[in-house]
Amino acid sequence: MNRSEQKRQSILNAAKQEFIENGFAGSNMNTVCDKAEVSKRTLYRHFESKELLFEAVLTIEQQQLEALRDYRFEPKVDLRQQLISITQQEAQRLLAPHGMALARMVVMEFFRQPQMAKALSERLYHTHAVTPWLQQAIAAGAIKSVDANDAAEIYMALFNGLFLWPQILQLAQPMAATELGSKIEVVVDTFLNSYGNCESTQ
Amino acid sequence: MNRSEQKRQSILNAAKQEFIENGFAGSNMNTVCDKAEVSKRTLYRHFESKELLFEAVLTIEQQQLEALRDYRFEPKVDLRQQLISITQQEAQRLLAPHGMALARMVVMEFFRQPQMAKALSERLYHTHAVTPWLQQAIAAGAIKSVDANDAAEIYMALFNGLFLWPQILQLAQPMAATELGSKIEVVVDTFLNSYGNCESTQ
DNA sequence: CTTTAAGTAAACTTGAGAGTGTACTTTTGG
DNA sequence: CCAAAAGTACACTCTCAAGTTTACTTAAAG
Repeated sequence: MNRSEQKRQSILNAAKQEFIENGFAGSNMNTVCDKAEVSKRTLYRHFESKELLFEAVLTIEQQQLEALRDYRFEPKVDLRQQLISITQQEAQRLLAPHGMALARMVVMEFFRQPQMAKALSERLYHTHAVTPWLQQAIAAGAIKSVDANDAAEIYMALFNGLFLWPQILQLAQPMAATELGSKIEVVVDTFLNSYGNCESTQ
Repeated sequence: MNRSEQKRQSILNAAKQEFIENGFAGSNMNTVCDKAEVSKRTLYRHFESKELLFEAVLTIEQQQLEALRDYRFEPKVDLRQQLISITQQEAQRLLAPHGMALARMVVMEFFRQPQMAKALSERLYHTHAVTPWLQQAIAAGAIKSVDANDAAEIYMALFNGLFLWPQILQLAQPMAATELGSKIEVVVDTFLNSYGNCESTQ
């Protein structure tokens, strides 16, 4: 079953590109076929509908992202440094080649078909990957003893408010490296000013 | 020209309702005609296309909102109380009958036609109505002397992260009054912990 | 009272694009 | 080798909704 699998991959790649460029509604199945060098009938044998193809693309993307996010609290490392490092990684993920385009695509689908994209997108961009780290930090006494989910909500509000939304909505220019660095510090320091325990690191 | 104006209003009302319920793409011009009790030809005499009708609806909405937001810093009133009051007003605006639906509609349009909705939405939800207030508060020494726009960005990140996005994306249930109150305090306190001058109000 | 701008109803055109049917060829596993 | 599973080409159907045409009626200003 080798050729079949190749075709399937080819379709998924073409579809990903097409969806990123044009969103769900704007994407054209004929174009996907052409890009994938596959006949329409073949595409529809692998994926029964545009909807299912889209879900398949998102699912794969989600799994790839998931594998990269596993933050562990290190009691011996400076708290602020750890959170800066996490924030840097998250920011890089977002600013990576297709990171923002993908994020935009996913958010769009919320508006189109909430029930469909919901589970996927929650995991993609709304699972608070920092939550486990925060739980450990709270247990270790490095972060004030609040609910880790509440703290994560604040951290994500700051992060998304400075990195995700301005870029997704294209209200802001692509960020320069120095600007990125200073915004990361703002996010981390604003968060730690309210939730950090005793370490004034400003 | 009285009947004509009545028809126009009727069309705008029907369109607003339709757009709120179904978004731009999902809205049907025939349905708008029916709701407005107007013939299709009449609708198209008033608004040359769906696009122009949509813009007209948004423009009117924007003008109505604009009139309500004019926050002034009062040196004699407690800083935290002022910011809580502002935050309450903004939250109420968002949670008002059609506030969220409208916000969703506007955000959607960013994805469809950035250049069109950009100016409108910036003013609707991304003009930082708090910026003038912050400028005055900084001048009065109540807020640390940072750039008012930077501070506004943080405040809005917190506000939108807790109120706008979870609701728009329908990740959260509609909020209970007590929850609303405590979230308002979280926003304000997190902000003031980093930007307030000397008034520890926790 | 009549002209003209506005409104009505309903059938119609149009375009786009998702998905299918059909007749054919290629791959591949037993 | 040879069935059957997979792929190809492409013309076709179906649907949906934006916008138009047509033949007509109504409102109102000079």
